[in-house]
Amino acid sequence: MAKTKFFKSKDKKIPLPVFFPDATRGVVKAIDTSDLESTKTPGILVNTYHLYRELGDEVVKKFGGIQRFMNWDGATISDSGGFQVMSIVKANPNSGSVIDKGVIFRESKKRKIIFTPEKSVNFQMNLNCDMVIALDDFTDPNSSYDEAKDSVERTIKWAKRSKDEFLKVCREKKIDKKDRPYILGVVQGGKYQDLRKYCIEKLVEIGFDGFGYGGWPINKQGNFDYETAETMVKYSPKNYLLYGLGIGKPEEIVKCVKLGFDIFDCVLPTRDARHKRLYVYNADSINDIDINSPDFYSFYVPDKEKYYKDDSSVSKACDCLLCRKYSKAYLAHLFRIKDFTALRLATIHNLRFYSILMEKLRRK
RNA sequence: GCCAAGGUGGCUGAGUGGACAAAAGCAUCAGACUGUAAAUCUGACGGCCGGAAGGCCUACCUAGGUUCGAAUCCUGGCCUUGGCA
Repeated sequence: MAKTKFFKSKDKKIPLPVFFPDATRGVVKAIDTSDLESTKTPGILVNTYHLYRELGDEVVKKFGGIQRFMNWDGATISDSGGFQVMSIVKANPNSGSVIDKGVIFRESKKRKIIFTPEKSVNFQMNLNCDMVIALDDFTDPNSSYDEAKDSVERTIKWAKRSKDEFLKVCREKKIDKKDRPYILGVVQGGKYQDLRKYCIEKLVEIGFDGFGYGGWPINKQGNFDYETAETMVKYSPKNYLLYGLGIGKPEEIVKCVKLGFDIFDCVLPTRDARHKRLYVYNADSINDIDINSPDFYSFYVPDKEKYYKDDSSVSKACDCLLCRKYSKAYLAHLFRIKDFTALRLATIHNLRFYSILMEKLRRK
């Protein structure tokens, strides 16, 4: 029986699955929200840690949340800052540390930020997004079993504190049950499937609206860890939203949707766009796209000598601003002269690629 | 015509007797990028052989010369730019 899940965003119901690009600092890099709308992107992910540092509570409160601040009509999810535990603290021990109380980000010798689960939830509630994510302790992909177990235990404790804080804020703000944002628990445990299962069970006891596939989904060989994705689906309650945090490549999203995942975010389409890698369907029209074929897309790198004079469009199976209006030659030129417009057009294109992908996945 | 400066790898441009197949930047080519410390990073970039260490060949306008050894010093030629006539 097909699931009839949707993503509730204020008064809207967005059909699943969805892909939300990352607007980490309150902007999808290189484009504004009008551009974003034009890509038919239904929502975005903003980041609690970065916005806490760089924007601050006061401004967020004044605007009543990030959505109004950005003047964005679509859905929003706020990430907890859990990823920064890995990307900043664990990648460079001088930049901070993880303790039971929370994460210490050492900004400089004089200044440090202590990020607790409570603080993360609190700030997220002020960001006023459609989904709050509990702060988690990222399992390092190279962790031993014991290290992974520690991160799972801490993730569970933090999840409980996050949930408690969430309920507390909801009570204080008198947010009606049906108007509450979703709260997502994050499942850690690395490659150890029994730890994943254990983590899920403990998080279910606490109670969430959905689970995030946390950690690094890529193994040492560079292959996607579908085994963990399957474990997530297998042990999660059926009514839970399943969110592939930071996932992923188009083919990975296709497979995860088939397994049962509903929500995705990833920097790949936007970062790749800025790094001159465009996603192009191997098809002559949007209708002809076959996402079940093994090579349904390829990469187009615009900044190549062979394209300097190419008057064709980047993709026939795309209706984005770039593909409708401009040639390969023009885009190559914009990249060569380092004009910002190149990044904008490429980002718009890649986001439309992803939104088409999700449209195709919804249809099946 | 005279005076001055100069001609270096696709381009800009260091190097002024051996550590030079020649810095650096650009361009080009290849690779990476997965809850964004990323409009970023890595590698190749005269030819041939080798997996590599390394080896061989051809190279700093051109023709000679000095020297054990020259992109670097000397002489002639060609060319470029600036100043003066």
